[in-house]
Amino acid sequence: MARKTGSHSEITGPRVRKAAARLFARHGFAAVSMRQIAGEVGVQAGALYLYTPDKQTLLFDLMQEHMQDLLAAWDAQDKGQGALAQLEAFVRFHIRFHLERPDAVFIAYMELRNLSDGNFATIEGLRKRYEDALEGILRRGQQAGVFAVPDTKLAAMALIAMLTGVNTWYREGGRLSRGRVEEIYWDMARKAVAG
Amino acid sequence: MARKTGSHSEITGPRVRKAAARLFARHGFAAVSMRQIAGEVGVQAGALYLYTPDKQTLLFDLMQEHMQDLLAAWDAQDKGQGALAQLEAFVRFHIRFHLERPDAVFIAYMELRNLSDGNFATIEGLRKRYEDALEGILRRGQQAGVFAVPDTKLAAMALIAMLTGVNTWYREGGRLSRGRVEEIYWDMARKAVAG
DNA sequence: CTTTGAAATGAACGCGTGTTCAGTTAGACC
DNA sequence: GGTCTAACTGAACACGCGTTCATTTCAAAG
Repeated sequence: MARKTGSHSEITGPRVRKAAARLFARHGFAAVSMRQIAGEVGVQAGALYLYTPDKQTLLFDLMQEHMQDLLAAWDAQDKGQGALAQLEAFVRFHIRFHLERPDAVFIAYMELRNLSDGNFATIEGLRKRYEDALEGILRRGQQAGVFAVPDTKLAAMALIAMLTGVNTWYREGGRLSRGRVEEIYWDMARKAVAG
Repeated sequence: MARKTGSHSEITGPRVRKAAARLFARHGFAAVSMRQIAGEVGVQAGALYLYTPDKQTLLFDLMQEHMQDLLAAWDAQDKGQGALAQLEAFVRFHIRFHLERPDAVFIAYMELRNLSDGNFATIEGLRKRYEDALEGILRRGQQAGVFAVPDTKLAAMALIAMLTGVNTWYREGGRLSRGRVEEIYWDMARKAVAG
């Protein structure tokens, strides 16, 4: 069996990444075998090596793609004017973006220790750029007298941890809609840094 | 070699748990082998089975011990009177307790997916009791008009995520002392739920 | 000094791992 | 319709895994 209609590699490649993401998120990188991923895709394990040089790179590519998507989406986001409006934009954006891709988020936060040193540094660099975006908002708001935070770096870390925490408990079709969750978290975030 | 002086099992047992905790936190449960743990202790792999029936139970025992320590320590904590004082007690207690045992915290948060169904339910039950403790404080404060949170359950989850996040960036001997970190987070937590 | 038994060894078990590669298949092109 | 080659198979490789167990060691008890 090979090449049924159109190029297969353009179909199988994404399917491999999707299956790997699902399984890594569910069971953890180390607990998932290449044979399991191949099984999910409907292919033999050897075929995976047409789409990734090795298992470690497969993980790294998933994480890098996620972080780059995150930064690109934030760059493209309407942010409004003034520190308060920008903080609101960040809070709502963060929750929305992260709730839309729970698997990728889970992997990006949990599997850092399974990266080689060089790959780890790359991912951490991307993460830092995102944290810096929030810290910039807080710092400018602080200087403008809109916020009152003793330490903008800590405040940024605290807010991101709080917002990302939504992913640990939110379930589709649960008690609260995404919009309502956004409202409630924005209320808390705004007050937490308020002057 | 056996029984050099005094009972060895009273020494080796804790050493096994400590080594397992260190390695599980560092590399993840699935990525650590029984032979690695044994190597850390200075013993052959087979000897580990004098102290645990299997690898899964070793993980579960570490997590259960951690959660029970957490609940017992909170029960024993001086909490003061009034919702505001109790929230402050919770915030400071949570940060202090979690910063003192980063390995156990990491394991308890990251390795839930490696537990069997029954063991998972047990740990989740303990975790819920802790979350309920905070939610109770928030609910009573809300009723007393001290706090203004739209949803006490969400507020509890948000605060816990924010506080636990300290463990991801705090490093001993860094820019800020533990006491200063407590101050800053208490400031944000207080304002986040303020009326 | 002998006996006892807890503590630990070390070899073995069957099995799954990531990865490689010669060989097979079948759609697309001339 | 014959050729080409991307896509995939399936077997093999060396190795590490969790776990078991007969055997050995040696401090303590009698």
